[in-house]
Amino acid sequence: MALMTETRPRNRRGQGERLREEIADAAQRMLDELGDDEALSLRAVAREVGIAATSVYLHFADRDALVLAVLERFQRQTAEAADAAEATAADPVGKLRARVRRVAESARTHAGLYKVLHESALNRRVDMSFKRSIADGTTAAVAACMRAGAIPHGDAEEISLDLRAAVHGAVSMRVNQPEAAEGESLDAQIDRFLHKIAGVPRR
Amino acid sequence: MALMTETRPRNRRGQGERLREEIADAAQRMLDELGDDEALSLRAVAREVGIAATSVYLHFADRDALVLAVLERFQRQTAEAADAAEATAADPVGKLRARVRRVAESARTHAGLYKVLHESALNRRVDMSFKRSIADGTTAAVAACMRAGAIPHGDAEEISLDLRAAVHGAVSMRVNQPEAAEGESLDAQIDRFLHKIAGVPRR
DNA sequence: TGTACATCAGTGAACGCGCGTTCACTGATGTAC
DNA sequence: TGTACATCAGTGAACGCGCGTTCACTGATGTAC
Repeated sequence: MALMTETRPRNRRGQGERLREEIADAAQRMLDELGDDEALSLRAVAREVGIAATSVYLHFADRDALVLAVLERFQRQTAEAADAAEATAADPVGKLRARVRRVAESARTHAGLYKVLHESALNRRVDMSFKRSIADGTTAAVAACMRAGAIPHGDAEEISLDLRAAVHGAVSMRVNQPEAAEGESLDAQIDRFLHKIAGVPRR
Repeated sequence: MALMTETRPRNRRGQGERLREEIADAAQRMLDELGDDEALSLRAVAREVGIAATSVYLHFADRDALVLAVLERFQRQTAEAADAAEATAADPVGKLRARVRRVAESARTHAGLYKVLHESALNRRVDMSFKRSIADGTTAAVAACMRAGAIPHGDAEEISLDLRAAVHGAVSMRVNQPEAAEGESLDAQIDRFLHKIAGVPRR
């Protein structure tokens, strides 16, 4: 990393909120790389942005608040991507598949953020109920398939839970110990889960 | 925690290895509680045991070596428990179910160790191939069911991978965000996976 | 039986480090009169 | 058009902390002669 000799221009009056975004951007990149919220230091984020460590406090109450803001952003981005993916498919089964695949892809592309969001000690410490929306989206997509008669009727909540657990496990294995599932396509595994757990017909 | 005023008696000549066990025991308990290898400090372990921090170096090269020794022990204990559970069942399906349930139970009972073993950054850094034995045990149990004609023939490796991914996901969800699967029985979910993924007949 | 000595099982002080957070501050810029 | 002043967007020094690791050491105990 280069020495921080360059002086960062101070934001104009009224533009102070821009720094907030810069800090969050840097923190998100670093958290994704680290995959561990404890390992992210406020001072390192400040160094990356090129500001004094204390300046972070202008926008975030403490380190936890910064991490939480980043996770909420990532969660929102993933949820939006899932909605967008769902919209490109025509039938309910296609929508369900597109949604599940898209969420899994987001997890693999941003393995570190995924880990912090779902596997970090933050889950014990702070409220992360904003995570619900993705689960709800999957449940709704499963229910829609049932309504359309595309998959057997059943308990949509239960099917959704099983499906999410299975996909989460598949993603987690690849994220944490890539050698354990080497050469196995994630999309193919997801398709098997959709077939066996939800009753989606084989393609 | 009480002040460490009591003087721990030094081991007799030739019994120096006892301290190694004491250190590993304390580290295992603490790691299980913390669920994060980075959070375990060598100095805290020494405090818990009642020795000088430097004494840990008599038995472990560094912090990583200590953590790794603990994980290998936990892994061995789990594998042995799985074998023992399997031995109590008579038929191949009972053996498979007993094995999978026992591994999941070990994970829930020792959530912290499970997290460190499967979800920590150590996986990127050091060789933890000793984890293979549990996966191999499951695959063997699936293959045995197929040979006995108790479940449909198929790719035992693939079925085992899917089953392990799904169970890992179910355990991980409960360990990391208990509220997400509240009230749902893990054993019941495992039974559903055995049925839907491996083709085990409903009980 | 006595004693010198090697070995074993630890200890305690010290190192340099990066961390989160608090505090009093600075200097540019917009605005009211 | 000029100027006093409030506000905004940050800064820099300092705090106390716990950490991993190194180093030279100590004191009890078993053993060879």
